[in-house]
Amino acid sequence: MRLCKILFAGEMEYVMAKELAKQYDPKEVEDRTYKFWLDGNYFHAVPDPEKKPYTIVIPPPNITGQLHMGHALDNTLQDILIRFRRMQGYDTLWLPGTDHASIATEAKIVEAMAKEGVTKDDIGREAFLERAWAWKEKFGGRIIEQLKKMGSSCDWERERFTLDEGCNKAVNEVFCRLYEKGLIYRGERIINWCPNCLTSISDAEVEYEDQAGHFWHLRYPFKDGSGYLELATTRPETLLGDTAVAVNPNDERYKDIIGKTLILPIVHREIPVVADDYVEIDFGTGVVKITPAHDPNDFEVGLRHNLPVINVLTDDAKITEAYPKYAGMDRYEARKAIVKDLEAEGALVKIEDYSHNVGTCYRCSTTVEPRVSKQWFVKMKPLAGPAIDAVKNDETTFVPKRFEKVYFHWLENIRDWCISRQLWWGHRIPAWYCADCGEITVARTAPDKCCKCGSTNLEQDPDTLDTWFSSALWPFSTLGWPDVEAEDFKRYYPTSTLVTGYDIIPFWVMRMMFSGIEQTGEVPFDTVLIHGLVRDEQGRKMSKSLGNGIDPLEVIDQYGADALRFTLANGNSPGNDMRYSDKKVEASRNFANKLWNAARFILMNLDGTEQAVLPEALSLEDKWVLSIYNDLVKEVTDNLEKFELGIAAQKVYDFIWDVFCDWYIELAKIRLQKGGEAAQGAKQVLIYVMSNVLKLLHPFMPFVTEEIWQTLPHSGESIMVSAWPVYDDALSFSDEETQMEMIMQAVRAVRNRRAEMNVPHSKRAKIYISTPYTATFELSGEIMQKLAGASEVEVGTDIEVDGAVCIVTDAAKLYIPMGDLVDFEAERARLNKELANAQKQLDGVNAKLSNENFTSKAPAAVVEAQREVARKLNEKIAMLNDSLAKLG
RNA sequence: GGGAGCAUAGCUCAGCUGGGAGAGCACUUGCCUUACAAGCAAGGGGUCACAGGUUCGAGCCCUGUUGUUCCCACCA
Repeated sequence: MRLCKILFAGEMEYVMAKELAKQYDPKEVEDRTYKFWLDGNYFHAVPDPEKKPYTIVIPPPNITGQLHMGHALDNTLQDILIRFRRMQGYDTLWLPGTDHASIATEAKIVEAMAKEGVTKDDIGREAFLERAWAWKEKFGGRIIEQLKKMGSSCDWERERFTLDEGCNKAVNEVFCRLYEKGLIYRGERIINWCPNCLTSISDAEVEYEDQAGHFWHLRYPFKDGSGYLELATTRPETLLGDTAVAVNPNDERYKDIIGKTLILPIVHREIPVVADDYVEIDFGTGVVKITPAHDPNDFEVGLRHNLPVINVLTDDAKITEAYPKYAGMDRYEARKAIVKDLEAEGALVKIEDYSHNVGTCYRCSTTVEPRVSKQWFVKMKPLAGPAIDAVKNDETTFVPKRFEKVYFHWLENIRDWCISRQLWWGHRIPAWYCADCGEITVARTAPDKCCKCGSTNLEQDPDTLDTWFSSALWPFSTLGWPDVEAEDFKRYYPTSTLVTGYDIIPFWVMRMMFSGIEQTGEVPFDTVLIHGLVRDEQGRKMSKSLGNGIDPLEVIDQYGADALRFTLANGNSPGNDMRYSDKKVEASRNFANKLWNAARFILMNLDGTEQAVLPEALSLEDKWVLSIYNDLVKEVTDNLEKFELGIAAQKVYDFIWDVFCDWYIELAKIRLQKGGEAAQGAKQVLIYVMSNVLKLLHPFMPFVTEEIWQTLPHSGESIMVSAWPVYDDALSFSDEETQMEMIMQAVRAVRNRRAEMNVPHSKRAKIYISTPYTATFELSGEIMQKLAGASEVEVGTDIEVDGAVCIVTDAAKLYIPMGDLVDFEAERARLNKELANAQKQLDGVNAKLSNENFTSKAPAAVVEAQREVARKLNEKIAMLNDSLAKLG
């Protein structure tokens, strides 16, 4: 059910709002509203030199599946920032897109093909890529639909894909530039190999996990028959590739055997004993077998000692043909067989249990195999330096700041980046090999001949690039780069804010930083807003294997997109993880409903002639609510500018519920029931405050705010392109705030007493108010009647009423004559308790005030505030004593 | 081994330049008071992990301790 728009003069259709549903129905509103925004083209950025640009590029979701809660959080935060800045008058661009996610997508497709009984090799590269593009169409499209369901105000005309033509052009350009500068090279190195995905992966893509394993103690005999050397290994099968045994040069035990020759068990190959600092004297036997082909440290040792590299494993981690006895066995089968043979040969000393960290593939969790292989690398040291400096110099700032440490740590300890992947789905490496002379030609577009010998017999490198290579260029490849004259690039680069999770800093943020600086000479963004993970109700990470993931679309279906968005933004502080729970979304849903009903109430009282302007004469409560609203504008704006989105959301929530609904609307009813001019004033203030506070809430809850805003008197097409409210000195009424607070305190005190005495709401009683602030309380009559159950109110400076309930506030003494209900003993006890309480407080304040250190060193305003508290407490104590005396 | 986060009401969490201890949910009591029971009013409930320190004043700053989570590195 939608709120019916009130049509203005001359238009006939007017539907009483009170006939409308009591509950807000997001389903009826959201799709219609999103379409309205699209039709209005409000998301589309048109470069406007009159405005300052504000740009966000979306962290492109992988096309592997669908959006999860993490995406929902990430995109909610981005949309809040974008909508806020758009309303503030910035030329805003939120550029959307998706990521081809090379290894992850390829794995999914291979998996799907396996179900059909087809392999990559069966269908070939071209047919495989056809399938991949079809996949992209299907799942990429689905992700875009999900982003729209969230209410994301992305510029869809600028949607991009990390594997589209423009991105490919940028990738080739960057590859060539780095190659020409000597920062990309091809070399034989030890890399992490996934035997399941059959590709190399970078260091960042390896996840370590603790696994229970064993320590096999072995003994290698000396060639000269002078005994054995004992060592231990966790991977006996790699023994086939041992080319040395190492000890520490300072190890007294082994000084004499350095340079001697050992016979490798089983294989019976001669290998030397070498000395290397890498060996820890105190660990194990202080002897390490060296397998350069299958361990990164051993590889380094091998380089230092010129050891041969013997690869004993195939691509899929089986023993090679070079060892017929074990050939074709996988790593673990071979391990068993070799251990058995070692035992038979008398080379096995003992087996110990041992738990150690094992590297696994971050996509398929297969244990990775360190492996020597010819790959392409980016030389990182020269690129890392400027990226570190840029953050040290605050050219780019992280929010919260502490994540800069993570960033520095990665860059300072960085090793060369292995960028080639033995995959088909991705950017093909722009390198061609000459079949005649072997020269490599690296070029932006396919060359017709070898750059060295001129031969046309060229073949392109079959490999593709790490998916993050293209992601690293995203902030500028999407804006037209390498054409530096492209309008979007000139206008929107560098971008303003990057919003992403802390888990992605090493993969992406860091690489965008050094790529942006290297390629464009500028940092790619001003601020990096880091958020945490969305966990499940028990605080566990949401994951497929646990089956505890929650689909944002289902939540939206049940509670509405606004409720989900508000939940994710409210009370969430940057960088901290949060737990998802239905209860929280329900509370947000209730908030949307509260707002809806406040709107229904206002509409119910309008006749279509009202203007969205403030009346000339403002009542006490008008000034009070406007003054608080005005402060709210300042604070919320300030919070949003400082990326304190959770605090901003909380403040708007509190204002709407506690100030506007619970008090102002109730107070406005007094005048609305009177009708006439008084009612008119109330209506205008209701409209004014409501429509402006809707704007403050709009970035968080775009749908319901638009729906309501449209029904209220307004100018402009849509709340999302209306002007963000600004603080206005003319709306600051501190005296009225103080006066209202006095009255509200009295109302609460009366309600409290009535509740304690179980006085039903319908039972009314006269209230006598004795107070020095008569002018203020003269204004409170109708309020006390409406909100405190007063039949009538009498105000004076020195009223005394016998046989009545007495209530003392900071500003007044109130008497309610309800003789039959009053228990004088209880009254006395209660007053004494309050007196003791007030006295205790006063003692505390006085102690402070008599401390000269406090009065001389604390700021004057703080001291003055304490004096004011003391004064009020003194007044209250006097009134309480007075009342007690009266009770006798 | 190095680094970081967290520890505040029964639960989930805010509290960002040091001066009031807070919210939602849950709980108790009373209300269908004609915008909203997805609601209204009132209420109970906390040694802000522990120990020191700085300060007139500490949930907040400093040091240490304990518990917990995470990241990185890694000894074969």
